[in-house]
Amino acid sequence: MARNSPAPRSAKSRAGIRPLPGRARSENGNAHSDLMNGEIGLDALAGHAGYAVRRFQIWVFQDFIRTLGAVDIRPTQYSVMTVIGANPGLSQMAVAKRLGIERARLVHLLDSLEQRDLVSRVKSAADRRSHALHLTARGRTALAQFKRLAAEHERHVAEKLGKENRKKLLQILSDFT
Amino acid sequence: MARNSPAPRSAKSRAGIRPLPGRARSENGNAHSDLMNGEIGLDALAGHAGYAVRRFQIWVFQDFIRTLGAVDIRPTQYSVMTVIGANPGLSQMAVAKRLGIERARLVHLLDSLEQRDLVSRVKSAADRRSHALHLTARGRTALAQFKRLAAEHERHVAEKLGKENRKKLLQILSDFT
DNA sequence: TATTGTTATACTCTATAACTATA
DNA sequence: TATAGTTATAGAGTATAACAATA
Repeated sequence: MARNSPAPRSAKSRAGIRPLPGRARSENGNAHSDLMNGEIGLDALAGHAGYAVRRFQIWVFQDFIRTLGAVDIRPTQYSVMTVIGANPGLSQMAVAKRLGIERARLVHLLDSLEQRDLVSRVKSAADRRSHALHLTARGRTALAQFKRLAAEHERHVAEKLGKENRKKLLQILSDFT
Repeated sequence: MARNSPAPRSAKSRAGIRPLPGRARSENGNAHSDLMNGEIGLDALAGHAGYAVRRFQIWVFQDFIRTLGAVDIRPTQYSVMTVIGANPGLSQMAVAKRLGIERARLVHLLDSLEQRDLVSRVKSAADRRSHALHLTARGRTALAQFKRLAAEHERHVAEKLGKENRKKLLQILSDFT
């Protein structure tokens, strides 16, 4: 892809990815075109969990994409492979429902994973409408590597939030997984 | 709460918005096409803050869209109007940077808000390249209503997470706003 | 030369609808 | 009839590039 940092991985070389604004603005000396005082208030937005969560999620996904850029795997692809790896033989509907992905979209996700020989669709004998999903041999090897990189990404999250905060966050959101 | 608590008001009978799966599966008795035991493990996904955050963010945004459905305002539109309302005269670049929105995308967002007579672009005298953004009179009135509905949405979030958890979440993510 | 707003393109993601082949 | 997988479409949202007016 070249776009999203083939990067030496750690580095955080922010390839094409914009750093979060707001905080960053105070680093350079310009405040003329913004406001006289240089700070733009969020008003009611500051009290909305959804706003903070959206901004955080963008940061996390960008770090994930960057950290797994060398293997060209995005968060959704990783989640699909992980669930199939842990539950071989699942149908597409089962995976879609479990991960909250539209079944129509899962079709394309699987097309691309299948083309890369990471996942295979096996005609189910029991119900010939459905496909049993499995990782290929190559997929299993690849997933192991993806998991190592994803663990590295997770360390970035822990660095950013603090170990205890990350733990607390996972606990607070445990109902949504 | 009936799953996603669309709440009494707004009607907005979940217009097409799927309830979160996963938890829901155990309510109906079918587990044949999933797995024998009926539970699909997340494996490594369970340890990723990004996964939980993504699922949560989807829930929050769906509730926001539902709760403000009667006034047809989406989260990004609300964030733009709120920031302009609290900082009248900002340029498009300033708003885009503050909220992490691409300036190219903000153009279209403002087009639609301007067509609805909620926001106006005023040629800046100081720098004639830029526009000073303001709410219209109608926009100010409307924003007050949007804020009341958004506060109601935020109460849904508090119900879902628990008051203390919501507070802790906002605190943990305060760096990202 | 650099920046603001704009237009355009492309790709991801979400939300639907409809089709097919099975059940 | 209903369901699993598929195809198609439309609208957000993200990421870029390029252009005109202005600095």
